[in-house]
Amino acid sequence: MELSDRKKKILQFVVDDYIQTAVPVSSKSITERHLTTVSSATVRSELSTLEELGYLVQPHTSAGRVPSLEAYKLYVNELMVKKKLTKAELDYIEKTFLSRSKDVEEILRSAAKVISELTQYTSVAMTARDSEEVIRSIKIFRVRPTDALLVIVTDNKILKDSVISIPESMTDESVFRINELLSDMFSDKSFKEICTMDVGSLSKDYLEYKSLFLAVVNALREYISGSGEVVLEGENKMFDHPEYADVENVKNLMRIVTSKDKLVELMSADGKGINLNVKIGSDGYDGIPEDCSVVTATYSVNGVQIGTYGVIGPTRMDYKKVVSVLENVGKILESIVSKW
Amino acid sequence: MELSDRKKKILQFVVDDYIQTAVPVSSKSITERHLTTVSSATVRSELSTLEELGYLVQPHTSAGRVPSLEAYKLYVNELMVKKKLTKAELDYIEKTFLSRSKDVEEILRSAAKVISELTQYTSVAMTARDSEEVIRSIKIFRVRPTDALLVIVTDNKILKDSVISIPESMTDESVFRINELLSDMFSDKSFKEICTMDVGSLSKDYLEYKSLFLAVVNALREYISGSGEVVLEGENKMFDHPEYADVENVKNLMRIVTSKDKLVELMSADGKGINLNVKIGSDGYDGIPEDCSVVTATYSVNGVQIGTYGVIGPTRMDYKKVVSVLENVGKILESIVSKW
DNA sequence: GTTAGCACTCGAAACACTCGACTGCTAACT
DNA sequence: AGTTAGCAGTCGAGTGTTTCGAGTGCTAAC
Repeated sequence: MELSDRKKKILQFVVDDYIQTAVPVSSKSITERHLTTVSSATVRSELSTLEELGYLVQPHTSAGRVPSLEAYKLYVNELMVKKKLTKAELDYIEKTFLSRSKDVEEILRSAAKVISELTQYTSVAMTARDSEEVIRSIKIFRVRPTDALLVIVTDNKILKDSVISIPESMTDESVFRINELLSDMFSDKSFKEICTMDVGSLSKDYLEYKSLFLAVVNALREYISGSGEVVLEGENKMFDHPEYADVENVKNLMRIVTSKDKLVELMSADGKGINLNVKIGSDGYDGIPEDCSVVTATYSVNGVQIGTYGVIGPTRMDYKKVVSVLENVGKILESIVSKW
Repeated sequence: MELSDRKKKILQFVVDDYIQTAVPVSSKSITERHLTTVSSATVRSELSTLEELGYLVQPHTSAGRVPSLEAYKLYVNELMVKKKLTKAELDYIEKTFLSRSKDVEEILRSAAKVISELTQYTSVAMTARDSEEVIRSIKIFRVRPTDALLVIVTDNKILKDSVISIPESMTDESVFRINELLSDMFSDKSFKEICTMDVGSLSKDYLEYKSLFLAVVNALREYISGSGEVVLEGENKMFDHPEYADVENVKNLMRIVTSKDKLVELMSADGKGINLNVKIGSDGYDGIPEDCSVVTATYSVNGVQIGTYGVIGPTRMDYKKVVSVLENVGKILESIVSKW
């Protein structure tokens, strides 16, 4: 059933006001603030039908109305008018990303910072581990007689976190030879392909260094099965919202926010390009409080996911603001990445 | 003034009980639980002199006694009887560290995990950045035509987080030559020496690659001026202690715990070997809540600080347990490090 | 369809009261 | 001297009562 224009307007007012004040919205306040042309009694009857339709909820008989999850969804999809960011805010974004850095992680860290600062919510940013990503260069560098650093370069990243043991007796020529073999074997292949590779059946050339190759493949597998870097910013912003005046709620949210796995699950989303995703009231995610929303944006280039960033907070979230900020951050990211 | 033996005993009982129950301790409960030989009236008069001496505080007239900061200090230094860890707990420590890893960071992460798990407090572990540390090997590895990875090996760590831009035109021979020069210049020098080095006056040999050398020195300086890796574990353990039933307190503690700088300041401590340090009631640290204690252990080998680990929590902390856990973790670390 | 008017509901805040867990004091006892 | 039983006094936590006002829903008139 389609709502009348006036009902939509009124619903929008309720959601707007409630987001702003965190207090149940009364018919009177609507006529005072927004709909000065009609009386509160009229609004009252509209409110009561909106309640019947499931968009509003009354905490108790003599209280104003509070939006239901349905209302928030409708609000995000149709009702809200996006707020343009102010000049100062745009400048702030620009400035933070200006410190040109090639490191994807550094950029995500900045994104998390900016988002949390501008929205006043806890923000999360994470690098994706896309198994489609293609290895451009792979090499080991001997850093100590018995250890080598495995460095993998893809289009977007430089991975350099695996230290592999090598025999002390190995000569530098052997290392050089191994690097040739590694290139032959792995260059221009995606992580996915490599993971499904059968390392058992190495050709004769490789056999000599079998254990080393196994170590490399294991490092790759470990990397792809892991879940990227996760950056949290503004954890304590949480406390400034009245829904978290109760420790129990803080506890619940913290439980999620401090668990990397939970976060990754929550932030996961599909889609290409800049892709906004709003999960209101946890939308059936397990172990996540009902009164909790997550808004994420996923950023991908050439079909490869670079990362995801977003905010996590109460259902009564300033979606207007959050969406605007995420969109603007997305634009900046696009312009940065396009320069690569 | 020296306290009588009985006063000490009674004070110990009060602190013990209060730590356990978080409820002001009454004279009656002491006679029931510990001092069955005397009457509550006797204990009462002792309590009241202990209060006069500043060791105990009464929240209100008709309440039991609560230890003062002074009492906690005395308790930690003289009164408490360290609790031996159970077999299960020792096994747990052993098991966690068993996954032999050469990476200092990985070890600190394990330490934080173990400590938080066993003490039920929020734990912190951080790697130190000791400017006395000596560079054993320093090299750049070309990972892309225009980028090189700077890898520095010290006795304890492999640093590999700086990517340095190089001219695309640079030949591999030049890179080789640069590595020779880097070795000549920086090997077996400490970070401190390098920071005070005057890069302006490079000898003729180096002049050709001046900008590159500057980049390297900057990377080193940036590293040493930064403040190590900080690992937090068990942030939500906080909520299980009754002092954090009030959001305001949680807020305060979180503000510290989420700020790397504040943490580093708090955890800082001097001393050699395994060095335990107990800060009760913040001991005058700025911006840190009165009712907050920090117990840290610093671990150094050959005069070089490896890192610091500890717990942060309410003044009413189970010091017995915490100290035992930190000591045991220290022992394990010692045995690991001694194998290097 | 709108509106004024009115009865009704219910939570929040203020207040009074009880209960019991403490203490401190005193006078007697060892 | 130190210890103890007994008792009056204090104060917070918990409970019940009352008031107040911000809301609503309903109805009859416009």
